[in-house]
Amino acid sequence: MQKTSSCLVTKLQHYVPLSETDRALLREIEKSERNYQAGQEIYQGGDTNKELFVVKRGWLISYADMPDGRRQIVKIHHPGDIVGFTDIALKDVSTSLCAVENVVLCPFAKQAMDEVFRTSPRLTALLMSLALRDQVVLIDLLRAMGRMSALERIGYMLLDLIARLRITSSELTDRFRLPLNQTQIAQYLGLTNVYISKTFSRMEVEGYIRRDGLHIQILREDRLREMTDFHNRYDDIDISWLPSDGTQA
Amino acid sequence: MQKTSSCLVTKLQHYVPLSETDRALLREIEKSERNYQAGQEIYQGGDTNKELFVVKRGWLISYADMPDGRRQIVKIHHPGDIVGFTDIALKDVSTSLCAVENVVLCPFAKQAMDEVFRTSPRLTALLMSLALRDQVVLIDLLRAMGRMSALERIGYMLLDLIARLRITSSELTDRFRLPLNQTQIAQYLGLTNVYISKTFSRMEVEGYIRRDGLHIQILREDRLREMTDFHNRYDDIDISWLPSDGTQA
DNA sequence: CGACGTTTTGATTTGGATCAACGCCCGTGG
DNA sequence: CCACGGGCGTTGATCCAAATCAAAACGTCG
Repeated sequence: MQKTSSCLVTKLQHYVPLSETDRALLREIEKSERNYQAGQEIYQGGDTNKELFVVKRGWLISYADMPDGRRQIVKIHHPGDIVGFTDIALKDVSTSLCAVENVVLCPFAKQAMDEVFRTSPRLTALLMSLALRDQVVLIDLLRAMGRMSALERIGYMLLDLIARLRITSSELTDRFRLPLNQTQIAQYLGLTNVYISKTFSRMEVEGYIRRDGLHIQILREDRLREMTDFHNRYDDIDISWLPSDGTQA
Repeated sequence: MQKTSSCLVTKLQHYVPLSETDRALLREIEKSERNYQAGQEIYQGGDTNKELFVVKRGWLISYADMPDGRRQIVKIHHPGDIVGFTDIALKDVSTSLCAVENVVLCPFAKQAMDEVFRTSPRLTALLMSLALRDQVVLIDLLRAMGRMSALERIGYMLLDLIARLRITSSELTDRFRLPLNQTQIAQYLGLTNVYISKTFSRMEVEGYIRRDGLHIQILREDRLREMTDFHNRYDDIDISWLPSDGTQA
């Protein structure tokens, strides 16, 4: 039985209906829960790779550090995300994972993924599509880092986050909670915390956004989309090539 | 019959032996060849996504442009690479593809990939592993762009390129041909052509590299590895989870 | 030889980094 | 109830790595 409906299932069904068999597989994966506190490091780059996680509640970040401490955050994880899929083909994980706030994760062994691979080609293909889609998102981020100004980068990040959040909560309009501090935002966008502060202020003055504690309201979304040439990669993925499923949803 | 041995097969067999069935599937994919001239654009971001390519000969680049012309090169393709796998789940391709020199490609329809998915779980899993590995490489590049100085970025690029080239040509030591011009290198590393020129000169003066026409020799590879905290993602991928194959190679 | 693409070199500018101080909020403990 | 201390965000002064601008020096290929 499912206590609260799973965000993973919600997220996947946003793209394609799932059969009862598939939902059962996912329930199995989300069976056990574990809590982590804000700021806690869950694993470190270089650790041997044995578990994956489904995010049940809270935000997390994955990052890669340089030996001298410079840090690049490479992914921001939300509820419903699968963490660690990228590293599935690696002996050791390539990034570290840290809870931004108090979080609930469902850990499961790499082997459990084998079960999915063996029994549901359709679910396999869907997960694979999403992994590849993640890669496209990473390419967008790369373009932002390589070619955009600080203001554009922040704008890009806000658009990306809100597009992702809208998938699971359809009531979300132009305001959302951003539990990252400015140092973390800087580590994500390749800037410094000081410059994030200055640019945020400027964006407020110029009417792009409004801030209120942890909340961000995007005022000129169209203008920001245009400035950053933003493409929403979350809305439409092509599932026409998915193997059809015997059972019906 | 195979005229020259396929670099795709060579590359894949670097990781795991392939059965005759799998090799037949790949031969099918590499059946037809098409030539493109240096500088020719093969497809553009936004085009509908219908073909994939195996690179037979020559280097290519994939890039994402901003509307005002700023360009970010996101991937450098070598012989043996599959181009377009990333976009397989997208209706439209997200990047443009351009031949850096005269190239030979083997185009094949997305549908041909379906055939692979249906008939060889092992080959499917291998291709998927490599796609995920690509994502890890992209994360490394992101870290370089976000947190490294110009000299470190160039060093990182050279290490990455040589590591990749060593997979297919084992006789390769510390010298290789780099057919990219400085403008392209700049577009790859998020810098300008002028600064690439200056930094290259400096690296030569300081004894990191030697240049000779299109050839680059890496003189202080260990030092560069250390500076950039370089990890070779091409040498070891974990194939222990691959489904076993009935037939033997 | 001329022409075009590329690299180089130098002068100048600038976006963002660095450094340092200050203020705010909140939790904790006396 | 207030003092404190630590984590964050803000603000201003200064600095610097890389961008920009512009011109010259290369090829190399007709």
